[in-house]
Amino acid sequence: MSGCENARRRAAPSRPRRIWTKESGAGFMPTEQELIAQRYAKLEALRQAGADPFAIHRFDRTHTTAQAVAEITAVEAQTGDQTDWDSIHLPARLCGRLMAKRDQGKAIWADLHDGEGKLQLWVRKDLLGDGFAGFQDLDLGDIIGCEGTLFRTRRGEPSLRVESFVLLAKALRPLPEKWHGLQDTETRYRQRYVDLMVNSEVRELFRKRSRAVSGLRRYLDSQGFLEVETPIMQTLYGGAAARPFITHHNALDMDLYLRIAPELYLKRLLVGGLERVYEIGRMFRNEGVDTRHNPEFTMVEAYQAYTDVEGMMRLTEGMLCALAEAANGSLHCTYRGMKIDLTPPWPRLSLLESVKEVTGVDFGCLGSDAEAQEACRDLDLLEVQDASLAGLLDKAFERYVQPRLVQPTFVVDYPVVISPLAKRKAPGSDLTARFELFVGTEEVANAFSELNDPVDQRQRFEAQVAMRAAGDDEAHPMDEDYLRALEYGLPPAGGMGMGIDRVMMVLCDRPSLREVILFPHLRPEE
RNA sequence: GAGCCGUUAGCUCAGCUGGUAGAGCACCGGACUUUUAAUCCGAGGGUCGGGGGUUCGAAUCCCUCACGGCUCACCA
Repeated sequence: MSGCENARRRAAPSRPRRIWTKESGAGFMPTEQELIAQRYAKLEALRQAGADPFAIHRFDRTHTTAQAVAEITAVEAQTGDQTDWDSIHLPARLCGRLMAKRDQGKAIWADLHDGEGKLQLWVRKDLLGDGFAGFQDLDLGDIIGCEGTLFRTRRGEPSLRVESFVLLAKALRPLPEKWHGLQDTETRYRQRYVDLMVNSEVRELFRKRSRAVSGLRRYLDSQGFLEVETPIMQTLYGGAAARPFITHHNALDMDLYLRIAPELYLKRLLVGGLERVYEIGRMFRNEGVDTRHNPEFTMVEAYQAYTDVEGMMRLTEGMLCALAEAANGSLHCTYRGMKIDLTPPWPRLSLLESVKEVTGVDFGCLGSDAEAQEACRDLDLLEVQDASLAGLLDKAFERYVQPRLVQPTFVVDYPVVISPLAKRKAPGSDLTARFELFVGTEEVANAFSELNDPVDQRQRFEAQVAMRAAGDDEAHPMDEDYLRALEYGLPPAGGMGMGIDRVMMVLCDRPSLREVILFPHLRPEE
């Protein structure tokens, strides 16, 4: 079956349809199906002529567009102001996507885009001869390879004088408009390939993200950390307060959980003697989707033996600075109009003190949920569903303190009840040696001195199990193997986790997590 | 899960108190060998997100469903 027939079948029109031909002539205004059919017709003609683009396996280029521009500039640096391009022969073979065509009859100016940039093509009938008509038949979006000589035009545009070209892949669908590009948010996320194709700033953003993660790896490696991989499918989940996704293993006939955090596995590695480990990977949490939450997201977690939450502060500073330097080449950035300076060291702020300062409510003096509800009566926390002491504290902080945390700030002294894996500040204390990092009002990291007392840890798990029985489906399940590992001896250690997507949102000044995730989760079409 | 907003040509968008659909780009025909949002001449496309209702008449008003966006809830 030819592609052309395929396209027509998909069109499935309910009325007689016009089929494009060369003879359709003036007045032919195509619908999308007809635009596609036109291109299939061109493809079919090429196949008939023995020039099937999809039969080609490779194209050996000599230059990317960036290299071509660099070479032109280098020659000019040698020849001075009056570079005579007629007497210079700079052969080059380039390939990429045809993104613009300016037809002048016997010559065509065109723009060739590749992974690094673009180069203008000058296509002349007297140089191509019979091949010129073939170039005229190309559509925007077609992927081509070109051979010719490099030069710069009178207007100063680096260009390739094309001597021959070959179609390497036919674009069978029309591209979005050249000037406004693709704006529709939904289409941008659903068809990210089109978004990347036409919106250069989107390409740059994801390059930045890639550079940032590389920079983070380099930093952690340089600090003596070992990158490891732990199970994504787990028989028991833990390490965070969240509901998991459940999947099923057929051969073993058992349900498995997609991890909500790698924490408990990474600390098992500390028990085993790997003293500095980290993992960068995808986490899965079965919860709502909004501008700050995607069901799958990327997190880095790092664990270091023989240090504590203080050590994690220094490590976190180093990690975020490495990310920022790699992404932006700077420790300064702007997020939602806020100017942020990431230069360490960063200040600390007590959770309880900060809430007390802003709201006047001293949660440290409150003993019960009822007392907390009474104390919060004048605060704007009416819709909060979890009206427990911890829930109200959390919400009061989020609503009154967090919006003020523009510059990087370590919020410290989290209560034990919401920190089941963190070490107490001192024996018997209700506070833990923990911090959460806020930058640009966003929470981006969480860290603490790791609880290594198996007896205390068992009691904490039991408390979680009780909360679970009381209806909290985000509380930890009991993990006997983890407790067994602690019984072998976990050295005192610090551990931290940082949301890479959140960090990129801040570093790239994007209004939504979806903007920094290549394929954010969306409901299916139709 | 709730509230508000949105969905019109392939893309970007107009379309007023209801009178039967518009532009730019893209596409098609023609001219043009230094253009770069090329230009000029010509041609003129649509299930107005889907379904239902009100009306002589609906892109427009009402109901409903789908998808998206924002806010809240949930959540780190």
